Amino acid sequence: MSFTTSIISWNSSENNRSMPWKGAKDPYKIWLSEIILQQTRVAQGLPYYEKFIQNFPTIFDLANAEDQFVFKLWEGLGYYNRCRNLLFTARYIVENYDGIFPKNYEQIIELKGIGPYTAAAIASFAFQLPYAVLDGNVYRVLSRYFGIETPSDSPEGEKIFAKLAQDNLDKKKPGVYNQAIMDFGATICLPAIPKCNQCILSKDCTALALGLINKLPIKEKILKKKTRYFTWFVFRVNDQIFIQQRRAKDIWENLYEFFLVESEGKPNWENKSVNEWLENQFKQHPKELEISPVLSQQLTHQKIFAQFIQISLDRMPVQLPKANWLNIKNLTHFGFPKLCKEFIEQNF
DNA sequence: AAGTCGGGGTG
DNA sequence: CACCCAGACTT
Repeated sequence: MSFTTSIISWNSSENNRSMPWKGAKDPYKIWLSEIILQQTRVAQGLPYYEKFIQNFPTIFDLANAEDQFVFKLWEGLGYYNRCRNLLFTARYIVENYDGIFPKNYEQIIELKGIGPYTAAAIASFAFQLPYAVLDGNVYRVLSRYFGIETPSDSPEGEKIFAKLAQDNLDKKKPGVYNQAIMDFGATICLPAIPKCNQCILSKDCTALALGLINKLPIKEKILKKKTRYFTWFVFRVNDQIFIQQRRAKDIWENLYEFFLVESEGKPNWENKSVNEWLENQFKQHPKELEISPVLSQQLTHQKIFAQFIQISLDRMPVQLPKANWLNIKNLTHFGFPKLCKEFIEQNF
């Protein structure tokens, strides 16, 4: 039995993975689910999908929404440029296609936030077009079954896997096949400990025969991690709090935060030095001052150490933009990085 | 072609 | 702790 036939067979006999958008024909819902699920586990993305569909049942609702509200709904999901591109593309489709999702692959992949994987997913799920998806699951399944030792994250590997994926696509039912191979990778051909003993493809699996299961797929890129030290000053004047939006090309772009000072070494803010710093910066002493313990967060490429310093002042420092002061009760309307979000939940 | 973008699950 | 997840964009 061919690989393709086996995957289809497994799907009809053993695959019982269910997802709310599975079998959906509305390209808007398929697109939304695919953007949310980029580099994100289904279980993690699911509640966000539900929230978005509830708040934005159609692409027009999303296009008409305020940025800040959409980012608030995305808060905690990570990779925030996905959210920015989602909004941009919703508005683009409303403007240029009367809100009707384009139906051919070339137009789909042209859209912001949609790359080869997402374009193939939309084209095959929504329009039954013969484009093979290539995601982390597919790389793993193909590399093991066919014994491909070329690194899947190299330019050469990407070409080999793209051709292999397309060659094995079931052109008559591309949507069903694409869904099936990803479900297979997510439930049977698992990354660390695959369920080879209950895999109906195991007798033809090259990696299993050669003892390469725990080596494939091969990845060559090495993850570089850097450590950063953030001190967030939570300035407060009566019930007004200072916040700012992150704009630089950096982590958490477009989210909000408190006044940030980043330092090279480990931050060590004693009361005295904060007082001096405030005096130098703003010619004011704090009325009250509270320093949090040093918190940390592990990101994919960065380790963040962070400390919050709450400072009550008599008046707003003229150096800080007046428009950035916000009533405390409106803090919940803005999307914050996880560290700030947790700080807010614990302190306000 | 290489770097960068989050947060959570898993072994 | 390291690795991975329905990847895409920037330089």
